[in-house]
Parts: sequence; C-alpha cells; structure tokens
Amino acid sequence: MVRTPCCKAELGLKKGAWTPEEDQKLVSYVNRHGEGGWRTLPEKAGLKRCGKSCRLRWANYLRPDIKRGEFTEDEERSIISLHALHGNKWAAIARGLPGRTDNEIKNHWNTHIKKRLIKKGVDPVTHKSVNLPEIPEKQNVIPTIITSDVDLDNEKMKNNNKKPGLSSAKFLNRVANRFGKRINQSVLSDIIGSGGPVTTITTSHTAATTTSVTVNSESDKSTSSSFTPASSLPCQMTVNGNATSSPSTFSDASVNDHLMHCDNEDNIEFSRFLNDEDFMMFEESCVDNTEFMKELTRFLEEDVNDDLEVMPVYEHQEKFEEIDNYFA
DNA sequence: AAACTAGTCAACCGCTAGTCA
DNA sequence: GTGACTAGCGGTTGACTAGTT
Repeated sequence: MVRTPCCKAELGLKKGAWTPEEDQKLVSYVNRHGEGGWRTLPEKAGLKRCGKSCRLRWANYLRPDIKRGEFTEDEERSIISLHALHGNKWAAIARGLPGRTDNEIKNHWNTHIKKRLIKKGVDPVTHKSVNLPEIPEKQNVIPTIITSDVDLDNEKMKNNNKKPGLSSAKFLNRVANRFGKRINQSVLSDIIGSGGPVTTITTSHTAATTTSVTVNSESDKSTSSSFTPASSLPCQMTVNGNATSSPSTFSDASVNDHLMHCDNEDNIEFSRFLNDEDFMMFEESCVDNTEFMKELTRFLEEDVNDDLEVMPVYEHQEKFEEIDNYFA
C-alpha cells in the first residue's frame, strides 16, 4: 500500500502555529458542514493547510466541548488509574475523561504525572514501586499495581506495617470467588482501598439506579490497589464515611470463578481477573447494576462474621489459563 | 540585561486500521 | 483480493515561556 503524502509543503500548504483567522475559518466551516471529510475540507474552507492538520486543530483545540485549564486532582487520579489499565493508549484514556484530549493527557502525563511518580519511587510504565522486593514466582504472585498517590502512601504503609491474620486479601478472595466477573476492577479496588474487613454495610436505593455502599475499615490498610474508574454510571462507594469520587460500574453476567490472585500476605492484583477488553466491555455494556449491588450487599453483610476459608487464588493456575484462553 | 537552561504544549510525522470500489 | 483513500493513534519535535545564572 502506498501511503498518501499528507502535508505537501511544495503545494504551498502552511505549517506551524494556527492564526485566529485560520481558526475562525475552520470553526465556521465545521459548524456549517459538520466534522469529517478532512481531506477536502481545507480547500472548501479556504485554508492552506492539510486535512490532517485541520482535523488535529479541531480535535485538540477548537472543539466546543474541550475542557481547558488545569487538571483536577480527580482527573489526575483517573489518568493514573486508566494508565495502569491501558498503558500509553492515550485515546482510550481520553475516552474516560470527557472534555480532555488524548494529546493534552499525553502531555500532562509526560510533563507532570510521570515525573511525580518517578519522584515517589514508582515506575510510570509498570506502576509498580521500584522498592518492592522480588516475589517468589512459584506462587504466581503479581506485584501490586499502584495507580495513585494514595496508593503510594498505602504502599509505604504496607511495607512498613504488614500484618498477618485476616487480611483484606482474604476478604477480597471471598468477594472474587463469589462474584467473579460480575464485579469489575474498580469496585473491587475500591473495596480494597477501604483497607480491611467490612464491619457495616448500608445501602440506599433512592432511585432505581442509585446505590451506595459504606465500607468501614478498622484494621489494616495493607492493600493498595485504589482505582478511579472513568465511567459515570451511578454507583457510589463510600469509604470510612467519605464518599469517593469514583463512580463504579457493574456487569450482571453470572459467572462464578476463582480468578483472584494474592500471595500469603496482602498483595492482590486484578489485572488477571479482568483484562482490558473485558473491563471495557463492562464499561460499555453494564447499565443496570441495582440487582447486582443488592446481591453484593447481601453477600458482604453475610460475610462480616463469616470465617469461611477460601482457597488461595494461586492454587487456581488452571483457571487463570482457562480465562487467558477465553479472552485470547 | 543577556545568555543559558528547563519546562510546557501545540503541532507534526509516521504509521496502522478500517472502509470502499 | 487489491489498492486507494480516510481517520485516528502514539511518539516526537520545536517554538515559546519562565526561571536561573
């Protein structure tokens, strides 16, 4: 296939910064004729630019729904979380941040967030703490994914103050064993973020699609996979009485599998539990989560005093492989 | 005040995927 | 199946600005 040259300087096409006049021409043309047809747009709009340049200028700067200005703390948390999930897929990340462009997010990542993570001892590529010790391979342990500054603090706390006994890992094993793919990463991660066993659960169904879960943490803050999902579906998690800014979504597929993964301490990792495609599928498809939340709530309530032992997930290697094959 | 350096971000480049004839 | 074309993506560049010497 022969690639079509885009910006042919020899044709007198302009490059570099856009002038207000050019912007005006582009905006008025797109307003009249809509987006698309970028190849022919410059000529029709009276612009001496290549179509690609016009599309980029519109997409990154002139679009009316673009949010300008500083990134908020929540937005940054979302970026970190989504980056942990998608890697350098800036377009995918941008889809989770309405009003922000992939270019803007990419720039912000490279100039601010990345540096901050490095400064705090976190590898911005893997989101793992560079100080974490090597974990024995035979137990299939995957290091904790660090997705935010809060995680960093939790991670430090964990390393300095590990506690044996009934851990949040154990608790999450129960949730995962019970609900498997029905619950997405953000939900589980939010629960993990609460740091320990559930002591009280309250639910409110003020509207058919509104659910809130309160998770009070009393013991360890040992786990560290906080997650800020991008979806705006109406489920709010409340941790220690404080509503998080993280709306969470749920799938209602009924699968009961054993995909949680932890070591004999407190490390938990969900990336094998739900892969990217699966997570995105949930994001797109799940709309009605009320019934699922009710069921989760019942389960959590039952779980409070339930000492049921759950098989450690590293003993489910075959299940991991099954799932990998399924999503391959 | 001038020169230099570092940081920021808009824009560009090269590539791939999807669509259509 | 093939090639032309378009749209979109991620990496990189370079102009501009602010801070420092």
